[in-house]
Amino acid sequence: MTKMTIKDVAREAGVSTATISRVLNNSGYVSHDVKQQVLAVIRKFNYQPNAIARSLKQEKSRSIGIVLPDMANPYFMKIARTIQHRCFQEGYHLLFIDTEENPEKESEALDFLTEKRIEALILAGTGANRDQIQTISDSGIHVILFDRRFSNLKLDTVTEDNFYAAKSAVEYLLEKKHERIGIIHGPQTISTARERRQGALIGLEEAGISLLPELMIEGDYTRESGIKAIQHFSQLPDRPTAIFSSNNEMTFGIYLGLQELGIPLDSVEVVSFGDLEFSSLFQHKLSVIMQNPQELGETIGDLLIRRLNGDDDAKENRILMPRLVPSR
Amino acid sequence: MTKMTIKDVAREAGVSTATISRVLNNSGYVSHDVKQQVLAVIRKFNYQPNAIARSLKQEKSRSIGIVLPDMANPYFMKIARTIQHRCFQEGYHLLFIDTEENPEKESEALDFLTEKRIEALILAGTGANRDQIQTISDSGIHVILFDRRFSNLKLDTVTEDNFYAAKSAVEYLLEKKHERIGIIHGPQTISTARERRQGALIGLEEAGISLLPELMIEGDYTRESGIKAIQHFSQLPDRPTAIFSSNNEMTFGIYLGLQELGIPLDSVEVVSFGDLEFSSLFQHKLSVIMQNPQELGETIGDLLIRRLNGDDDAKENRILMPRLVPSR
DNA sequence: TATTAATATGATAACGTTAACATGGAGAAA
DNA sequence: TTTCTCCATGTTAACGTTATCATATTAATA
Repeated sequence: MTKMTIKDVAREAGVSTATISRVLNNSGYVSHDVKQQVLAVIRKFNYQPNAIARSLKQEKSRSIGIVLPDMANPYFMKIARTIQHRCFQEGYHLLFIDTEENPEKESEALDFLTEKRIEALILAGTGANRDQIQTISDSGIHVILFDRRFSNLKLDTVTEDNFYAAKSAVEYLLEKKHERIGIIHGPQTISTARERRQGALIGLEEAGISLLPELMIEGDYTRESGIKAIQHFSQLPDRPTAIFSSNNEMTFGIYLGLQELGIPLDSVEVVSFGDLEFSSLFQHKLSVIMQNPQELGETIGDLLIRRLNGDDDAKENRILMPRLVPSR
Repeated sequence: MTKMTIKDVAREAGVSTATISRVLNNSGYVSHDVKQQVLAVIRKFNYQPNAIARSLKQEKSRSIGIVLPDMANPYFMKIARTIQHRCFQEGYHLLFIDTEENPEKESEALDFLTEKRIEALILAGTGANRDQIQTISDSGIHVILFDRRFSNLKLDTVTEDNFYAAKSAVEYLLEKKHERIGIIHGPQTISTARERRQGALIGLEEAGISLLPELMIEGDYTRESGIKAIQHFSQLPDRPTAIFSSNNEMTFGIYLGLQELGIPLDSVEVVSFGDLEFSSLFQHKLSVIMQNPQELGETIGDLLIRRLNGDDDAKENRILMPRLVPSR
């Protein structure tokens, strides 16, 4: 059952395709009677204009690419959801691609999307493909980086202040008289992970505490790396009494590791980036740095729509502030 | 900086657009030399064919709509992620729409997507818009319902066995000698919620236990409704010793409610549908019915690709089996 | 040698819209 | 009456591809 076209509607209504188009787009002049007649035909045959043809003619795809490292990560998806609502409202649709943190896949994804002639690209990148992304921006596609950014790249970015939040986290632990603070940070290819690590280090430094190498471990944002970190810490002659963890999956790993080792979960005080969905049910001393995906999404949405509507002002660099929620 | 077209490439390479097209699609005959020459020009100018024009000409959008009630729900997104990987691999892209469980928004979304000429629709529906969905299927768009289904609709569906899982959950509690079992189920417009409720009831019935009305409460899959349910149960002269909860958010609410009321979390045994991300850290008696989003996604992906490749066999009805993970 | 088949290319007409231009009538202003 | 707008419509050429058809060259076969 092949779809009806504007020509079929025109024939049925006894007018030209131009008139149908005018009715569809509320443009130009159409007499009341003809308009009603056309609308009747459209309803009768349930005609739907072909958005692809329209896109081709208008040279506007009304589509937006969104590329992120993990589509099942609630943090990213809360951001994406907010953006999606906004875009749908404005008549745009989103093409999602999950890169699984894989730079090659990301690069392929970008090619794929530019072939689809996306009008904007919203990206939480792997950290690679710098040039490709700059080229996309130069070619006139609006690019908004979120969560993660590139230094020295003239692009709109919307991020959270990872440095400051991490620094505060460490200061919070210091205030609580912890002196041996373990740090488990993320892959240093990712800008957020770098900033968090840096914030934690500066926090210690400003307090006059020199970091011991054995107290700092690099993980890869997975549970397993959290488990490994805690195994390492537990073997030290002088264990840390507190841990700063750069992401929630690793924090989960920390607790799993403690459980495995038979160490009480509240024997160590933890501050972690990222919401742990059900953490308020935990019995132990966990503070979290609550990020704000909703606000991030709204900020991106606003900026995006502005750009799509032709705002050509200087690139913007929005930085939102996460907040620390202390353990009860 | 406007994009290069196939004509520009043809001019640069000194051949016709037809030849460029043949090179791009590896179709027809092209001599080795000309092919190399064309590829050189393509690389030199970084030419990318316009997928919109191609879609129009071929009458194939290569796009697939996916509509679900909550884009931040990890269950749905694990399914969606798996589908996305598969689609990307096959050269299709996904248009996501989040309906927020709102039937009108769903209906709009469906119109929006059919205008975009999606080749397939993957839907976890609100339960409304029956006719519209059937019409879409009749018009030749492949429709796959997942998680939730319609009865008496000839459509492909991929779901989990909610009835059986709920029944087993209740049987599990009965085995543990619970006799007063509270039930908190979801909105009865949603097929899964109906099936879960029904399964629980039959479980009780087969054990010869007559359900007391005050032990059954309808929630709306939110935390708040879990809290309300526990407030209600706690006021009963004879409190339930166990609870069957139809979804994880409500289960979370149950525990929040207990906490608020100062009742120990392990004073009641709970079986809940849906993974609670960090539940293995809980100290209390919670069993979960683990669903299998990954497998669901793969099943949908396979079916989808088969349909897109022209498999026109009878509609299928795949039902996967969740498994009960007892509390430790 | 003549015929056929395989290879290599080009010209062109779609695909379904919409924007630009053209046309014509009705009423208002000169 | 003539001229000028405002309406209301139609005609047509794009938008960037690809599929079909036509044509030309070369190689293989009879």
